[in-house]
Amino acid sequence: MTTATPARLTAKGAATRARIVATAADLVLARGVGGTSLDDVRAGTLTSKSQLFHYFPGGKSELVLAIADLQMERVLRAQRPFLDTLDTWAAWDGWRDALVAYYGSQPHWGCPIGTLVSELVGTDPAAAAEVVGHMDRWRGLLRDGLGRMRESGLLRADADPGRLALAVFAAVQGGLLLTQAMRSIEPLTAALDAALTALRAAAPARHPAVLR
Amino acid sequence: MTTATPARLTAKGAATRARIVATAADLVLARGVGGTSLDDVRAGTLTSKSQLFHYFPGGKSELVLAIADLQMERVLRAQRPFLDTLDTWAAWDGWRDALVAYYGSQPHWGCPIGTLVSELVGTDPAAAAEVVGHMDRWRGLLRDGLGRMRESGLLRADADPGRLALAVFAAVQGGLLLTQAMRSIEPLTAALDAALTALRAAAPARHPAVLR
DNA sequence: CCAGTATTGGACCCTGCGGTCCAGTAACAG
DNA sequence: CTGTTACTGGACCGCAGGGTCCAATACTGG
Repeated sequence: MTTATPARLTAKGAATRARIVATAADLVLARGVGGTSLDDVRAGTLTSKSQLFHYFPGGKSELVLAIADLQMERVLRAQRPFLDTLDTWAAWDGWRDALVAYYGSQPHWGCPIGTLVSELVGTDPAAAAEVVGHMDRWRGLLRDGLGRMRESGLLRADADPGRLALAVFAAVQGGLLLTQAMRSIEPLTAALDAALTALRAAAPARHPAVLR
Repeated sequence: MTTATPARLTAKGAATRARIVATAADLVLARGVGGTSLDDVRAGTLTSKSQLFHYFPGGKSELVLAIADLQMERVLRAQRPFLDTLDTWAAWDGWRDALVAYYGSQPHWGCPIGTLVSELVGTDPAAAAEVVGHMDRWRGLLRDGLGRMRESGLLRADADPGRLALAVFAAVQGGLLLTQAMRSIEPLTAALDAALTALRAAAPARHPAVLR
């Protein structure tokens, strides 16, 4: 549903399309959807208006959706391989570091995914719903890891993986929001460390050694 | 700097101005800055274009700033009296409940303050900076409470109030972001509970009783 | 009552921007 | 070689929306 552009694409066309999405992503991620005009995109990609609508017949909405897809792919990739195997505390630590390393290396501070959704909610609810779906996928991976940890005894039986994942995910999003606002990576690291501390508090007592 | 409207206001004028801000706040908080036109505000307040610019010579920017001021005042008020006396665990619990109660009772899900800043960052950096200043004030109150708790021994001497406050604040903002996206209060409660769990992990060991 | 100022209403302007159209060019299939 | 389809350039359109102006009306202080 996200790539229903023209029926057939030649190699050249695909390249142009990719170039548009990549450049547009940089612009939108830095300046927001409302702060980026199609003319900006046109200028940044050395293309013409007709090409934009050739590759994205749905107009700006479709382009924004493609950007969201791309960005989500990037973010998930940056968290691998840890993201799929959050079964141990070591994996969570690695995941934390990967996330910090990724966002610390980004030119534009902050998390355009969370930012994007908050902007779209009041503007383009359909697109917002799609992006929320992506975020649910992300959050689901955290929850799955926590579920497996409960199975294996690394979390207490009364721990609620869904709720814990929600809290960790909120910490990530909030940390990124503040990272963007304050132009510093520290909010993200502080939020992540606190979230992981909270996770460890859901580990069984009597076995502090297992926390490392 | 935030209320440099006309020099003198009659009672009637002040009332009109207040009505404009209040109604505009509802619109902007629900639909975002970009999703709210001055014409929407005009229609919603039964006023005219000239009145908008009479009371907010700076145009939309100034209006948005006034809205941010109002909303920040509301949010801070909802957290009192706990917010100023976060010296005990009981106060933190009360604070948490007050926050949940406030946002749970709002018609529009989510936290327009964090949302606002993320939208403004790419559109109106000056306004964004002002709102960030407000958020710093808020965060500062959390930090101050934690500082006093460290003084009084409720937190370990090696705890970092600034960093902990940052983490809690990030949890609040992230929880609210997800609350808006998912149309549920649960992300906020989960994030807050985890944040408070992390705080308690910074309490001195050997005295678990003091946690209650 | 009178000047002066605050408060309104609403017509108007103009830029920016999303979106359309068409005509010209390149590339592929047969 | 030729028809067809993808690709590209750019002029153009319509309108939404921020912002200006002016003239009419209320209100205030003296």
